[in-house]
Amino acid sequence: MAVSKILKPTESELEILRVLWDKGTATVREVHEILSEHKDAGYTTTLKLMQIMFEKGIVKRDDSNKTHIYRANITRENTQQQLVGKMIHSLFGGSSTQLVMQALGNHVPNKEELEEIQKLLDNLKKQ
Amino acid sequence: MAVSKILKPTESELEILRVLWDKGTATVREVHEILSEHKDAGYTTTLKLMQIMFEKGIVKRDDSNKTHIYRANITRENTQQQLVGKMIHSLFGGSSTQLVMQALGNHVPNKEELEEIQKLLDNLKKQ
DNA sequence: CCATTTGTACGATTTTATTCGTAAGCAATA
DNA sequence: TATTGCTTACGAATAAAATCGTACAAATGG
Repeated sequence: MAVSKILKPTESELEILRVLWDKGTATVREVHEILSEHKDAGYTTTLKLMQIMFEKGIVKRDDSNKTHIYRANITRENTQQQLVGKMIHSLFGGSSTQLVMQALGNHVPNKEELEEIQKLLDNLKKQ
Repeated sequence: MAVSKILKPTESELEILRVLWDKGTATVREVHEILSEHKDAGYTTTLKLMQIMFEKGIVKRDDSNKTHIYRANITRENTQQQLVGKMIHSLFGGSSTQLVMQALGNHVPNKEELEEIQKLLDNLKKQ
């Protein structure tokens, strides 16, 4: 089995991935439309980025038609896990608890969210 | 009052900051010794990085002696808050709860940690 | 007092990421 | 059919980050 190298998306690549994760599939134009609401870079910039991501294997594409259709080739969950893990290590001395405290202390969750966290916590306690 | 621009440390700068946060103060040599346990870059690379960080205002230094003594000029807490906030936004669609779930689900905390989190959670619930 | 070590300064190079300009193909349509 | 618009491809410019080599000053110690 081929060893899949760890693919750490750059900042810009992450922006594109977010769109792909949300929409499932998208063309360069669709991604670019959405990005350009908050960022200004030319169309070919987005195109080039997505081409590079394709070369890296971060995204797949269907190029059977003139307008190619892209989709993410790494999952949101995996990427989250990897980046969160990295942050825990590099910024919280390996303590996920510290990160949790920081995240919770910072932005106060609403009632439903608290319930959800409580449920998870209960599960963890049982083990 | 001078507006303090947001200082987002780079990856390498973060590594150096970690050492400074841990030790309080350190010379370039000390920082470099520690970094070189896990990374290999020359001494002057570390020096240059720390000089750049000084120019940016990320670190302070006492240069009254030949061997300069550095210390962080941004707090760990602030940096954590900023980077966690950014991650919540860019990777968890603004939901800190999602981040918490991810962090908790990933690495299982021990009993003491669970208690600590529970305590914080209880406090949040009361409000 | 001279050689060696240890330090800073700093320009230059290398590497990586981002941005853009231009060419060329294809399809719709005036 | 000629024009216009939308698409990909791709080289090149620019920007940002990281690395290193070299020069030179100060301290050390034989």
